[in-house]
Amino acid sequence: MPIDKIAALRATSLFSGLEERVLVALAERAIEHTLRRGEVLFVGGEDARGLYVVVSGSVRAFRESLEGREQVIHVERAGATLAEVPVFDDGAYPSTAAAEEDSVVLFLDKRDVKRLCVEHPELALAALKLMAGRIRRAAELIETLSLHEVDQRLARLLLAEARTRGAKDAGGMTVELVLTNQQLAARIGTVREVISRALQRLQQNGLISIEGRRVAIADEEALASYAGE
Amino acid sequence: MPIDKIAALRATSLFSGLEERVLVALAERAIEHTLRRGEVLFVGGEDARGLYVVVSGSVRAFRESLEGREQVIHVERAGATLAEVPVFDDGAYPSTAAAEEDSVVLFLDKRDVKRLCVEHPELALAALKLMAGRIRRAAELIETLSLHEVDQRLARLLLAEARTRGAKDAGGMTVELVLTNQQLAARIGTVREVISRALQRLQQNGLISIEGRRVAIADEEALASYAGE
DNA sequence: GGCGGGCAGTGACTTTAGTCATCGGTCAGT
DNA sequence: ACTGACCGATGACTAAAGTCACTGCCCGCC
Repeated sequence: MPIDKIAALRATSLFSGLEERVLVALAERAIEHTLRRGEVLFVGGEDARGLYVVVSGSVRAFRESLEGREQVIHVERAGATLAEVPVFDDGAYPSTAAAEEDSVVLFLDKRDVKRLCVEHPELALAALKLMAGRIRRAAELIETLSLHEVDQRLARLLLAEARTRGAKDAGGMTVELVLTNQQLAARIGTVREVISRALQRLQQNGLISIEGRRVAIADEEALASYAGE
Repeated sequence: MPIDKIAALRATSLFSGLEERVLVALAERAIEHTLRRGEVLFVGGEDARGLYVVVSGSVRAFRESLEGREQVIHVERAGATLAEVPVFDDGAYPSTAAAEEDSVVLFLDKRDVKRLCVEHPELALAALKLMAGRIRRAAELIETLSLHEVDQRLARLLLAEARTRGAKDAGGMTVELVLTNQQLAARIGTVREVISRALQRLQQNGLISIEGRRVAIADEEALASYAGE
């Protein structure tokens, strides 16, 4: 089943402001890629020819150490774009990207995108806004890695997960952790075992309670304050 | 002595592409501020009304922990701009900024800058390029904080300093450290004492040699390889 | 129904980073 | 010339994070 490229582009915050006509032309030049879970989309340092739109699934951008440890920079899901940076500075891909789950993406040539930015100021502004957001989140991550301990970093991540994916009930919030400890670790800059223990400690401190992969946050305020928010 | 605002704007990568006429109009609306070393320009979270151009001196953007520890996000010197992010997403200042030395800056209202971006696509592209660079450097910092140890991080910083400010002579490179251990620590996410010891260790490992605040790098390759570059 | 792979949990240990206290030096201001 | 502030070095210690090795569980697949 071929995907609706026009609809996919319209669903992004980057391209949604373009007129139909332009969107159609762009969609015609978009190349579809299907990715299996874990498949690598591009490797950091590799020559970048364009950006990607995530149509379905999710893709993580990360850096890897020689020992194989990963640090996730950001994760993009359906409706987001990936690798805008090299479109505007003509450099290589800044990070490696791989599918977190089976995903479909569209590739757009950077020359096309750049040209459209000149012709359509509203696209340039959308791109600026998008990149501004990336810088903010990057600054957050830098702060958290540098100034907070693992338990606090994990608390922040749990809060973020609960707020986006969680359910609010009588006794607070609940989230089903879709991420493995390994994945949690790669997001907050630590390793599997430390996550396991940090989760225990948060529970012992009465900040969360865990049942299987279900995390309950009785007092959001308390957890947020512990996390230093 | 009043500064030449037009020349200051023209010296930035952001505004240098604008025609004289536009530059003059922008300069007329620019507000000059003089900062003493250590003086705070704005505080993270504070409502942002515009961006700043560094005319002379240098300004650091950083985050601070409750215990008073600092993490520098980036440092901007003459010819650079600061706080472009809130211009494009209308949010608060993402970090706190303070003068590293006595400095002069120009303030520009974000509405003016945003309007100019719409009217002058070349300015929008310059802004996109600038922000792309910020994202790259942020990703580097995230990687280094998360995946490398203090000694390696310090090695990277020393290399960067030597490459920008250092001198190349027969036996390799030499830099005079203008930064205190405290400042070095704030850049690589650690504390004063650890820097002192890390410098010793690098010297013991034969990667650098220190005399006072003068650091000599005999073998740049070796240091870079140790740093994981 | 058994097998293998991926995942979580944990004990024991090592290494790295951070803290605290102290000392000595330099330099600007009185 | 004296004083106080800032800076670097360092010893002694604590705490945090990471490593290694092993266990048990669940689930999908032959």
